[in-house]
Amino acid sequence: MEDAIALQQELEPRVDTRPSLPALRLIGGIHVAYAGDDLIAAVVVLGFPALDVVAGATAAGRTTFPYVPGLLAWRELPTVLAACERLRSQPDVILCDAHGIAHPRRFGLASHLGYCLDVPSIGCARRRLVGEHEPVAAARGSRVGLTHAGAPVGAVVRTRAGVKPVFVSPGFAVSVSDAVDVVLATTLRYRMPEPIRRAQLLANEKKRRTSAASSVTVS
DNA sequence: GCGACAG
DNA sequence: ATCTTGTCGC
Repeated sequence: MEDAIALQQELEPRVDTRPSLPALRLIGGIHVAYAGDDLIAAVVVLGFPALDVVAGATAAGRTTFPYVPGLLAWRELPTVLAACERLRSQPDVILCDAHGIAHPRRFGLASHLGYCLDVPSIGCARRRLVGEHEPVAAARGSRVGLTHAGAPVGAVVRTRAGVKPVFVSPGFAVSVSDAVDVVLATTLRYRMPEPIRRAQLLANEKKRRTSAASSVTVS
């Protein structure tokens, strides 16, 4: 585990934040579902701005690392990458159900994923890991900066009026403002961005079909 | 010593 | 993340 932390610290300097994103055509989303020590990673690709699912893939894996705040990548990344390898299409940007640089060492799961795929990535988490921020106004689209150790690391964004805000941060090769723009552009009637939501649905679907198939084999 | 702590 | 029924609301 000490090694894991050391590796993240080495990767940190390689995070670059390009000023703007290329024209968005395809947006990816990932999610990981658990069934005890078994995990199912799902990745989907949606067309933009239609937000229709154009591709999807899943991969099954087994936990080989415990859940430690700040080291989520060591637990989920291998299976997520396996799912991505089964994907045909290449998204212009990928959204993660986790943090990007809003992380103790500025390299959360979203950063690891974008770095490994060499695809711009964005972290969009439901809860805070690190950082401080002012209150966010209730209207959809409101956002306040998230800072950590004196550095801007993301934004707290209201994706639905009156609903708890989400924590958005650059994963890899994206700016904070572009990250916020992408999250808001893919979020209309739910709190989480559509790519992440669809990935979650796919992961849960796969988990159910898998457990159902195994129980049929047993009986 | 007492909290905080992505999924 | 996951364990879990009903229930309030659009």
